[in-house]
Amino acid sequence: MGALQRTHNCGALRKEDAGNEAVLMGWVHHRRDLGGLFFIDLRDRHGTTQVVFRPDDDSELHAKAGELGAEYVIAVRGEVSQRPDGTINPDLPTGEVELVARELLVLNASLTPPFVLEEPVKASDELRLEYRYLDLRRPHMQRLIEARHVAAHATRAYLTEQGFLEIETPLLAKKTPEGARDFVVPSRVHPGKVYALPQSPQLYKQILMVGGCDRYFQIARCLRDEDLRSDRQPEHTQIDFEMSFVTEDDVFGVAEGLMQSIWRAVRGDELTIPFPRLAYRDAMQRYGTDKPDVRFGLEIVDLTSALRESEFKVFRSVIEGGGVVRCLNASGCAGWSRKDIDTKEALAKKWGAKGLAWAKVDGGSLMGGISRFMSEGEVAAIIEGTAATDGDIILFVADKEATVARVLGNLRVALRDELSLVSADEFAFTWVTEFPLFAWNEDAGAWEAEHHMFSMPREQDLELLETDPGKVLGRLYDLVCNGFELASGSIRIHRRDIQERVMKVVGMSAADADRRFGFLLKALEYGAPPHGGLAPGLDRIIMILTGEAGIRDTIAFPKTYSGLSLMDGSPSDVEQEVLDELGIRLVEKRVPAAGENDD
RNA sequence: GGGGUCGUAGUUCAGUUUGGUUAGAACGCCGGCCUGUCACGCCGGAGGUCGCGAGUUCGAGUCUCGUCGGCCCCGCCA
Repeated sequence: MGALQRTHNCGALRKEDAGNEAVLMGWVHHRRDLGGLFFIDLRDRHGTTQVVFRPDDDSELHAKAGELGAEYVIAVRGEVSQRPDGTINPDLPTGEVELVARELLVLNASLTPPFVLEEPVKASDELRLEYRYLDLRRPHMQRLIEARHVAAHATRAYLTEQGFLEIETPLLAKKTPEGARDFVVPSRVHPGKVYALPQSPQLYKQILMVGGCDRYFQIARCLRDEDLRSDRQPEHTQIDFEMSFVTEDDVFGVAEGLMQSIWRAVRGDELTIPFPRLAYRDAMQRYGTDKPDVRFGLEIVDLTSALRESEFKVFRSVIEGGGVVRCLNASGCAGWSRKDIDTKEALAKKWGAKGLAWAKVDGGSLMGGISRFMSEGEVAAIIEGTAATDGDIILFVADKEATVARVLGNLRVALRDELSLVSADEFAFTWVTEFPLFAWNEDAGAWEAEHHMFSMPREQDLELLETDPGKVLGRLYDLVCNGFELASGSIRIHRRDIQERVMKVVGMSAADADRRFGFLLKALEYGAPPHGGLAPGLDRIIMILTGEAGIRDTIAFPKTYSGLSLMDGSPSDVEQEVLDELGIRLVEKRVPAAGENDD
């Protein structure tokens, strides 16, 4: 960098600095060559400052500036000068001043960038990921990176203040074949054996509690070898914390304070705490999902008992078959055309409904659609139940309860977007509690843990473990915000006998349990304290905080949908010597011949 | 594992429906002019294996099959 030493960053200079000398270093963002005057917008992660080269001051320097290309890294020594009247740029924090160049040093040239670093960026995701180092220079990306840092810092500060210890748990962990697929790491020293990269620090943090490390946290990478989505990456980061001698209220209190700290640090917003709580069964009934967006109403209304005797055969037969009839009141949408309604019905069918019944509200009664099948008493019940008024349209779905919930839940969110019912600056947190501990897996013909098998059943449900597992509610909770699951946690099982009973429900033999989780079961026998915790997803928190559509850009180096890293080309081929050392032999995947069943 | 969609200049796209002369635009890049611009402006120019491979056809960016890659959805994600 020659004899030059940076005095300010590119977002720092103000008119108070006028008259002083300054040295700036950064990237050539834009050039404007007016023939005589030559302007450069010099950019670093703090901002942009205009540098001006004047031929009258130094013609040699002016000529040298003309050689600069986009994204050259340069150092400029010059005089901070207030801009002449009428040339102030009000859109730039540094817009009242410019740096009049006296000395220019090219620290490194740059090839012409493959895409223009502009906002909003026009380049494809593919190109941006291949040249991630260029993409990261964009102010938008810098804001996301900074937001992530600020959130992480606020997390450490808050949890430390609350008496938590930051403890790292292993990345090379025991493979416990449950849940998602593991990323597997072969052991060289122990041929044929593998480590697994952790899907979460779950077991280690429980054992930390047994180890007396009350109040642990970790900003932990979690790895899952499953297919990707716009909000799913093979590695994601959780703010994982666990506490001993606590109940749900203690965990909630810490989490609420944590969210408050993060929102305050990143956005300057003050979240209202405590967050409201909603039982799982109520969430499913009223919102059709266990991660409801409660920023708006449009709640699902159950009409099953009111329509039990309905003349409308579809409803009556569904109810007789044990199903339910529920509806949404699309307020003010009675103006929908037949085509509008058909569009909604097509959506409903896509989500599994057999149809979408409707009726418009007019003159205090129901009109059109299925209204002619409704008795006076039923009309009154529908209007009262939905609090409908003239100009509304009621949308009904009749089916098995799970189907109705899914369809109306999805429809509710679709209407939110179509009718612009929410604003981006609004954050509605909700605790969803009292989840069932087990779900019946139709295909496997077995009970499965709804969340994971280390969550404590409610005490009053313990006796149902062997008799009616489907009725057992767990001390499980999710933190939901704006329709996203932001965190998931539970009060854990701290007694071996209960843990073994739960494992038995999900079909795990004593021998299996011992082979996979013996170390945990053993630990539980040595004075494991009652404990519980939560794991908020950092990527999703940043996504919501910044209004991003997915988590990908909240991560500095993300993977594509197919799990590739386009910048460095991983995953990549492996040398034969490496395989030999690990005792691994690759086999060609067998390609089935034409007409042959691939099985 | 299944489905949808896209792939054309350095980039973002149009052109593909209905195969047919020399594949266009904008931005970027290069050259020229320009002393107050900040998406500078004006003039000119270069730049293409139409992802890749087969096939159909007198003829393929356009049709067919395969393949690779991006995005999105279902399954999956305790």
